[in-house]
Formats: sequence, structure tokens, C-alpha cells
Amino acid sequence: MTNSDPDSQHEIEPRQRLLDAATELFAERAFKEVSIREICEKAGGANVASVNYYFRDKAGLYRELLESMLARWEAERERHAKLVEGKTPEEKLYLYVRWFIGNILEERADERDMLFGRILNREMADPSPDFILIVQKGMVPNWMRLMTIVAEVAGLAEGSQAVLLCTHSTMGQCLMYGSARRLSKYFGPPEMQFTPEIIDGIARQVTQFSLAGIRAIAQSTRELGAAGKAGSGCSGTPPEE
Amino acid sequence: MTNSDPDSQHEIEPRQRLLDAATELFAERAFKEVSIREICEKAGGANVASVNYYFRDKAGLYRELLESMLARWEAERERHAKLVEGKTPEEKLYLYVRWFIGNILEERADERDMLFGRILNREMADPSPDFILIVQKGMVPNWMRLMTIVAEVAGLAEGSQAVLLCTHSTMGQCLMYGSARRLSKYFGPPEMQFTPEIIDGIARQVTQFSLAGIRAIAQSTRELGAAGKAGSGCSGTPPEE
DNA sequence: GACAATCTAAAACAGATGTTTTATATATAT
DNA sequence: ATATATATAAAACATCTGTTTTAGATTGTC
Repeated sequence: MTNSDPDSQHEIEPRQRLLDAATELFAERAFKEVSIREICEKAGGANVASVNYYFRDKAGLYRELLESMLARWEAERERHAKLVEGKTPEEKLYLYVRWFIGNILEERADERDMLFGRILNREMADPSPDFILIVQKGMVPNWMRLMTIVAEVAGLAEGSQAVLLCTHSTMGQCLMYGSARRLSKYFGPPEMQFTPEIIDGIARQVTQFSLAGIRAIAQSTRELGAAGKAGSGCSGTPPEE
Repeated sequence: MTNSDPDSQHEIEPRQRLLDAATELFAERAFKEVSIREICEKAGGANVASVNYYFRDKAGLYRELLESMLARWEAERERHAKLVEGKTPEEKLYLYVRWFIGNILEERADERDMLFGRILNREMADPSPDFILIVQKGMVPNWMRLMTIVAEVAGLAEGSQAVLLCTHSTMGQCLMYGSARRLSKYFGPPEMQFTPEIIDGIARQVTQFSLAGIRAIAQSTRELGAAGKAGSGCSGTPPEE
């Protein structure tokens, strides 16, 4: 901590520099796609052996990076959950969707801390050996939070099949727009920008779409539930309305 | 074509054997993750140099495999489009969703031709150098077909922003359940089976959810359209209902 | 100042990958 | 039958990967 240089740019601990460089790279590309040499170069020309020195091996670096990232995300998730308390279920749904999509899409050039959404999204596409960790500490709690909100909107029990499927459908839309960033260079206009306003619009669309979807499923579930059948199979009626 | 051996298993042209083996492997793992040596071994112990002999290089093999696959899929897409003609928009939506999800999830042990859905889904997660080809000849026409159906359901013009976004939302759900296969080994019960009945249920759920979503968006779009504002930004109202 | 622990640097290593070369069969045509 | 094109096989090659080794520098402490 004897770091008081004016031009401190180059004076941060190399260990941290490696972690920072790796975080940015792993947010864009999969574990296997990023080489140690590339990380070291991005970390200001560190030696290739330094990763092994500080983190034992490449997997150790990734693991440590993941764990601090997951911890920070847990805090951020709880912060946002608190922030949403007391709102109506509909508002909660919008705020959740906006928050989640924002975590994947939003450009935060300055905050390197805020890349967990990207890493999570990328891991969904192309899982690393540590994917189980990410599922347990990252995806599942996140999914549960959405499920709670969906259950509120639907007015159904949190564990019910209908709520589970509605959660999947809502999450699916979020992840779809999440992938849009990775894929935008192939699809749409080149250099597409995801400004906060664009993301607002996407979140509103997804929310409105999902609200209607959830209510429709909830209603038909209640109608079916009024008869004898419990939630064994899949809810939903064939296409004839 | 002098191939009339009784035990023909081993007597197919090695070129085709390589294509077949590669197809199965690339349906599960990305281009970079599958090695030439692995393909050759699966193709009944072909020589490692045979890929370069027949296809110039690994990329050539993949390319050829992709092109025949895309051609077959185009045929299959048109077949299904014909099959759906004359149905109601709601039925069309269900049949499309069922068809598309089925192409990704369904187990077709015998038909190696029918793996394009998997390859497409995998490419979405982890694009190869030929991804642009897949987008143009595979994804876009497929997306357009869904968009046409969504426009019918919504009763809106095919090019409108609302229809575009609803198409994304519907497609997002399909792709989400598509990923479920790749990710099921981490998430749910081990060795989860996607039987036709399960897929039916998923497709019904997605259809019902999307129908309600599309109608909600369509209605609020029409209401907004009744005022002066044309479809510039994003449709959808803030969460207060 | 000397010693030890810590850190950095360069090179070497082992494994895997795609590709090329070389050699040798096998068929086909003249 | 001989020559030419085609097909197979094994080995060698070049490159990239993560890792280890070896040596050298830096730092802190007695």
C-alpha cells in the first residue's frame, strides 16, 4: 500500500492488473479462447509466468476473478432487491428486467466492477469448467428473484409449474437481448450502440410482453385448477383460443 | 458407385463418412472445439490428412457441411410453411414454435440430416468464422417466417417496430428452451429427456405466453398510433398499468 | 552490509492442433 | 504393359497453448 505515485497508472500491483485485464477479456470471450499471453500483454506487458506465480494456473486466475465478481454481484442484487421493496408487482417486474438487461448490455466504460452480467451471459453461451459455480451462486439466485416477482404478478404459488415456465419465458427474452450485443456485429447496423434509452425501450417492451403472457397463463391455470387436475404436466391450452 | 457390398457399413465413401462424423460432432461442440483427429477417428479411423485431401482444410469441411445442411433446411422450412398454409394465425404460431423448438431439442437418433437446428443453436451461442453465412441463409429466413406470423397475429404491418420486437421476444423464448438442452447437465435433473410430449408442452406454453404478449403490444401500439406519433422509438408503456 | 524472502524475466518444455510432405498403393486410360 | 491420375498412410512440420525451470533482480529485515 505504499502507492502514492502521481502517474499511478502503471504502479498498481501487477496481481491486480492481471485480474483487471483478465476480467475485461473474459467478459468478451470464453475461458479457452483467451490465452495467458494475451492477458499478460493487456496487463501492461507482464511476464507469461506471472499468472502461474500469482494464481497457480490459468484456472486459478479465472476462479478468483469469478468469486470476487459473484460476491460483488450478490451485493448488487440485494441492493437492487431492497430498492424495489414496496413497489407494485408490475413495477418490480419492469425494474428487474431493466436492471438485468442493463447489466448485460449497458456500456460502463469506467466501472470494471460491473462486468459480471457480461461474464454470466457469456458463460450461458459457452460454459467454462467453473460453470456450476456460476449457476449456483449467480444464475439460481437471480432466477429465484425473478420467479418471486413473476409469482406475485401471477398471483400463484412460487413453486408452481406455471410460474416456473413464465419465469423461463421472461428470462428467455432478457437473455435474447443479452446475446444481441455479442451478435450485433453480424446482424444489424454495424457499431450498434446500446444507449440507456434504447435499453429502457427494450425493457419496457419485454415487461409489457411478459406481463400479458404471465396473466394469460395465470388465468388459464386458475381455470384449470378450478377443475380437479393439479399441476402435473404443462399448463397452457392448444392454439385454438 | 460400385458399392454393393452386403456389410456396407464400412464401405461408404470415406468422404461422406467424414462429413457424417463431423456433422454429429459439430452439432454438439463449436468449430474450434472439435479436432480433425477426432473427426477422423469417429469416421472409422480415417487418416488425419484425409480432411485436407478432400476438403482442402478443416474450414472447407465445415463449410461444405454447412452448405448442404442449410440447403436441406431451406427445403424443410418451405415444406413446413406449405403445411401451415390456410391455418389460423394462432395455429400457425403454435406450429412454428413447435417445429422450431423441435428442431433444436428433439432426439432423432436415426436421422443425421436433421441436425441443422442444433448446429444453428450452437452457432448462436458460439459463432464460427462462417456465422455470417448461417445468419443470412439460416437465421434471417427463419426469423422472417416468424415475423410474418407474428404480424398476422398482431394485425400489424410486417415491418413495424412492434412486430419486430414481438418477434424477438417470441424467438427469445424458443432459443432459451433450445439452450436448455446444452445446459441441462448443469441445471436440472441429470439425463433430462426431451420427449415429444415434453416439447409439446413447452411449445404450448411459449405459444400461449407469446399470443397474449403480442396482442397486448399490438393493442397499445394501435392506441398510440391513433394519436399522431408514428413508430419511431420503442413501443410499450411504463410499468404503471 | 548480508541474508532471506519476494518478485520479475527469459527461456525451455510438453502437449495439442492444423497442415504439409513423402512414400506407397490402387485404379484408369492409352 | 506402362503411364497417369487418384487414393491412402505415416511421419514430419510449424504454431499455439499452459506450464515449469532457471536465473536474475528487488525488497525487507536482522
